[in-house]
Amino acid sequence: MEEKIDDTDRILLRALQADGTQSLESLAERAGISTNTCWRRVKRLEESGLIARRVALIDPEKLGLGQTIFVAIRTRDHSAAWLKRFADAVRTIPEVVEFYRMAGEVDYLLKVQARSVQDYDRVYKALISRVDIADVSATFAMECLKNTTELPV
Amino acid sequence: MEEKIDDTDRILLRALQADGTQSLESLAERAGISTNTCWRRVKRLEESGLIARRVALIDPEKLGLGQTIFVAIRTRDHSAAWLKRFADAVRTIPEVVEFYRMAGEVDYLLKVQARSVQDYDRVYKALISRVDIADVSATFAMECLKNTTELPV
DNA sequence: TGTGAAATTGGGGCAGC
DNA sequence: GCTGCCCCAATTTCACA
Repeated sequence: MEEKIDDTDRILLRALQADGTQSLESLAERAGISTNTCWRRVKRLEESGLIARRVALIDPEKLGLGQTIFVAIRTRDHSAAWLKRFADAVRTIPEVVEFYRMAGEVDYLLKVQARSVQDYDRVYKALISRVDIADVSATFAMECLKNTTELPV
Repeated sequence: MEEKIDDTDRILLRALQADGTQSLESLAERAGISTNTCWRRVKRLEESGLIARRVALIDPEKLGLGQTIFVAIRTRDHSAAWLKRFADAVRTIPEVVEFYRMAGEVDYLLKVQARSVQDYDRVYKALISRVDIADVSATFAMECLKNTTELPV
């Protein structure tokens, strides 16, 4: 369900995904509208769900979770029941920050944030202990070159 | 560079990455400290960079960027100069939201948000027009089962 | 849409443990 | 050092024109 948004909304969205702490006043100024109109627009964007949430982003390095791992999973069982069990199990592992069902060779792709390569073993065990998987293969990131939550609007 | 954080900081971090709009008062109440102490702690977390930023998260679906693509890139050239050119070029493509140098078979992994499978072609062309790459292979996500910015603290 | 008033929040001084 | 209390200014929220 896409919403109809105009150029002013785009300005607001761009500004807010770059910095969510800006005051309504400075936002309004950027967009060339009054504070009040700005408030109403932002509220509408929030209510429509276009702005999904306002959050603080934590630096994974500084938290000691600097190791990013991509985990490719293959499965034999493709039933709906298995998928549900599997999805629920994986979703509850907090180190799994992204989780997709894929087209092609790999059935599922996970992005995991762990303390280290060794620490990933803990997450791996949590994974295979919860559900029966055919094939798991992990690839480790050596360096993060870009990681943004800003979408092109 | 990991910072030393205590249980109170953990409470604040958990709360703020779940919802960055909470007032200092409600935060303080959660953490069992005074508003002012809370303000000082949050400020410290921001200054140390542990809280990297406060942002609005936009729903990619509602923006019409619902197609997630993972792009695996192999290269022949592994020189530092080539890497710099390559990294700078890729970073400036706004549809590329994540970008890692990897260990193993694949040299680089990109996560791209596009309008559709067809629309990815536009990003692909932008990619290969900017820099010489040995091998590019894209995998398309069919379904997003989890995507969070919340790290386990 | 805009004006303006009411309520909430942020920022900081100061004293005490 | 870190914490709590209180005050003032800024901001947000919402009435009504």
